[in-house]
Amino acid sequence: MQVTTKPETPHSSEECKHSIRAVHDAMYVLGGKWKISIIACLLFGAKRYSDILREVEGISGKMLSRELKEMEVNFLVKRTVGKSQPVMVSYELTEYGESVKPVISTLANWGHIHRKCVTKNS
Amino acid sequence: MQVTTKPETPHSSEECKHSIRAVHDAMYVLGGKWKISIIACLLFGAKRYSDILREVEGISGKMLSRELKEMEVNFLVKRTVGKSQPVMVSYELTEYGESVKPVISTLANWGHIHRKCVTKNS
DNA sequence: AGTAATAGTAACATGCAGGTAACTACTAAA
DNA sequence: TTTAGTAGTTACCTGCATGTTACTATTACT
Repeated sequence: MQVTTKPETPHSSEECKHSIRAVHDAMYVLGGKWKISIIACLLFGAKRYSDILREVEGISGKMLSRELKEMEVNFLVKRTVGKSQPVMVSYELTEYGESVKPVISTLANWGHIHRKCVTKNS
Repeated sequence: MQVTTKPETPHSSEECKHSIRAVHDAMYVLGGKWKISIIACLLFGAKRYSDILREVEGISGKMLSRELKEMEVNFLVKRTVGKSQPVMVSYELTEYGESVKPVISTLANWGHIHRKCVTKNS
């Protein structure tokens, strides 16, 4: 038996682990360097491969197609191939993908505030 | 000049990049495999090193001290050394660290729903 | 004196996330 | 027929983010 200084109800510890697990689950799907940025980008509407490539600065073609494919498997994104001309593939969020929106906007909001804090103290 | 199928106002593209930048800023501070879990854990109150080690399952001692140190530098976490007995160091979120709470809970919430979706379809 | 617990640090090892560059396949325009 | 623009894929390579293990220092208990 362990005794900690601050006994802490087993209840709160369970709650804590539960919450950590949920966060972990989310990060399992949304993790990686680019997925969240891609979703953020697609929240502004359906985009083509090259559009995303241009808007998500720094991402390489390989990573973009890789992440998109993963997100398609997870039903976050839908891929549509337009009837040729010069091919045209467009990507859009599924309804499920849209459900990530609150996560993104909370995160973006915090990031925004954080940037202000940092630049203020420099 | 590029012509895209869906012309998309430059306005929305700017907005999009702006939002991506904010998300990126946030992930710069909260990124890494463990920080979000640690914060989630500390949202339930101040904890000692070994408590966190136990509650954030899978984390190694090295990573824990490393991530905690980084978060201290970023003013997300406060470290307090108790006057000995067997030493006792406790960590708690700063007010600034608490401001991440909405992010965590939105994420946890989504993770929770996601888990339900996955287990349902299996 | 020896053991255990706390909170770490240091040295070493490694896998995989991610980058780069070259290549394909299709179409259209010059 | 050569160039350019789409949307990728493939092979190769590298570094860093982590993991593992062993070690320290302090105090308390037996």
